[in-house]
Amino acid sequence: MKHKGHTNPPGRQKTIEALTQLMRTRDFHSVTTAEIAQRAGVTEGLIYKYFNSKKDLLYQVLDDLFARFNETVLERIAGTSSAIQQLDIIIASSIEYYAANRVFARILLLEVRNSQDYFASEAYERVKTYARRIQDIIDTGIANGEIKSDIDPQIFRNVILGAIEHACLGEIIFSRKLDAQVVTQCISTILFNGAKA
Amino acid sequence: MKHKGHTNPPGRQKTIEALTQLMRTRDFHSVTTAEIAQRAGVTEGLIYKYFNSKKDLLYQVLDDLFARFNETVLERIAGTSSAIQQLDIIIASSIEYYAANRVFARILLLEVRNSQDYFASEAYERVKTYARRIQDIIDTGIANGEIKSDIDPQIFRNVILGAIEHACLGEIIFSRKLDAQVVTQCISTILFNGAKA
DNA sequence: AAGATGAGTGAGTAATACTTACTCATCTTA
DNA sequence: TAAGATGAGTAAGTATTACTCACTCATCTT
Repeated sequence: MKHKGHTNPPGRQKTIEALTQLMRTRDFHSVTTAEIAQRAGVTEGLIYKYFNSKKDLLYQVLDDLFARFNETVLERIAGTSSAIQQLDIIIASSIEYYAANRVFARILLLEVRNSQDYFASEAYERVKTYARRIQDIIDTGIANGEIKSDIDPQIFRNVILGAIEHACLGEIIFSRKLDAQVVTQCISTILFNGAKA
Repeated sequence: MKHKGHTNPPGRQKTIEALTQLMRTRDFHSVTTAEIAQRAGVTEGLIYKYFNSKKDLLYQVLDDLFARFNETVLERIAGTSSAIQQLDIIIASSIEYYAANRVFARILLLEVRNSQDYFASEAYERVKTYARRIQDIIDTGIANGEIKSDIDPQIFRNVILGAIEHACLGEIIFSRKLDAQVVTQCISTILFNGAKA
């Protein structure tokens, strides 16, 4: 019988934990279901009681990790009312979070986007909600005159997210140290004040 | 016997063409080697004479496509000497090229980065050379006073590339129409003049 | 006591990336 | 011109791996 999702038995939790651990040093494709099961201390069959596929497991891992990320960011912007200050906090928080949680960053930026089923997953719904929230901040900023009115809010949101991602990408891929403060400062300057002298 | 790479027989070319065709509607993982062989009109065995693995085939497809992209961009910046104008052309060319060649965009942005061996491939070497060239332009721009001197050239390069990528990502993933001119204009404004009012 | 529900098992199977031993044709060179 | 090397292409494998299915065992419900 298939699992319905309204409980969280140890086998499910251990499986999620196992994949997360294995992906600290390996990419998703190279990790086998047999390894996941062994590391989790369960049988392969059980994995498929809780997850529809190996990919579905990955998406649920991301869902967990993104939920925590989202919470962290929301807490940090709660105090401020200025749109630009809020965006600044989002940039800083994202980079710090990527630097501290490499598995999260790799899954989100490198491992899921190649497959269409990701975009039908709950994890992606969460990401979309997060992105919408950023756009709301931009809308507010334009409305109250903080941000130029001729800028398209959706494109600006994508530029912010893309800038953050790509600025960390090399460090994430090659497991290099990432100086969050320097990168944050530089991105903020470019995006808000422009690079032109 | 293994192929050495100094010839380009029909079987090799047809294989590359077949994967390119198949990826117009499908993601890499869902395309099987059997399908590639069938579409190319060769046997599976032959594929492994010319390519070390299915992934290696993908990287060589990307190498071909990126070579053409690179040429297009270089031709278009050849006439101008201003750094900012050159960067502007790079932004516009990239977006136009992604819009017109979706398979190229999907491979480069979504399909290769999840695997470490990509970063040892010739395709990645090409991408690196291209990225270095962009950084050279930024260096020049800082040297002649066009670009703010307190901006880190490498981070600025990543911000430009990330902004371009993410601004097109939704359209690439969901095969939506992409208005290159509007997106280009908006990105340029943000990156060079800043979003702050 | 009977039955339902849900966690967990373990032995499968089908698919698929990759291998290997081979043929056939063309070119080289002694 | 015979001998041999080289390279394109084949066909029938194999090993791996994601996924399935029929089952047990324990706990809860009525």
